[in-house]
Amino acid sequence: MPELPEVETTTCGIRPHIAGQRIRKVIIRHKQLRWPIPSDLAQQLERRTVLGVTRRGKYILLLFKHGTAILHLGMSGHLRVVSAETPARKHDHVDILFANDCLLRFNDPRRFGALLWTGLDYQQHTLLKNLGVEPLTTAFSGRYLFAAARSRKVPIKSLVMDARVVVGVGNIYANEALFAAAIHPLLPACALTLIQAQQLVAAIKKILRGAIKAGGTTLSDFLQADGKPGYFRHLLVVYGRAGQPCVNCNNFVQVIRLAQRSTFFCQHCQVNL
DNA sequence: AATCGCGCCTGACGGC
DNA sequence: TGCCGTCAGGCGCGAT
Repeated sequence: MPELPEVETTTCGIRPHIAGQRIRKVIIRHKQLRWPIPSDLAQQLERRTVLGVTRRGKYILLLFKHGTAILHLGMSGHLRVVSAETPARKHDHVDILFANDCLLRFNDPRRFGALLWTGLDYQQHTLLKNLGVEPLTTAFSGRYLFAAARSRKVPIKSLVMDARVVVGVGNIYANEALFAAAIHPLLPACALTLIQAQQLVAAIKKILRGAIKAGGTTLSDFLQADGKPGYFRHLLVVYGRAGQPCVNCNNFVQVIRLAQRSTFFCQHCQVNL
């Protein structure tokens, strides 16, 4: 999916168009996403006003007086704001039409995304209540990561991709951050030193901020709310570069499989195993 | 409690 | 040209 920078880019991109706007109509063309879209969703949303648009981890939240719509982009989803008369294309599963003639359109070819509703405090929702800290807050510190890692034997890459520890770090940015911090992805989490934890946290923050600034990373499907791709792809230094020279030392970038995910690193620069 | 691997989907690509 | 296997930004779930 879209990792945190793509979700943040989308959240900020749609907010000015829909916050404070009243929903006129909800069209659901394909309700079978990762979970079925609740049958009463259109009824919950129509004639209601969006009070705010926010994000928790990779979940986009549309806030209403009487509840919250919870949207996840999955692996291949994107949200766009288009004009009301724009014809629907393939994989345009949901349209939310606003009184100001803005159309919020959810497209997701692989349908790993989700659109759910909760009438309660969204923070208590099953999908959100066990999420870890936000990576761009002061709560995500070297000491925090060090403490979370001490009791864990999983590779450090798996730990930083564990949403119960820190949200939003997906495969691309985990690879990039570990390279930037010169830490081998297979290093057991419990072997991480405090200094390394501090370096890794700093690298994650720097990379996520840089990716948000660039509008995210587009490999194939992701688009910003205005339809433009993200440009961070050009700034990736290890992800997808197997066999190419390391930007640091010119040795070849390696690729291995770790937890079914492609894992890129430089054997020379990330030696601390 | 922690860890592992599966599967939900479509589509792009490479080898034969 | 087409068929087949593999891979792709995520993540909850059941088995161990």
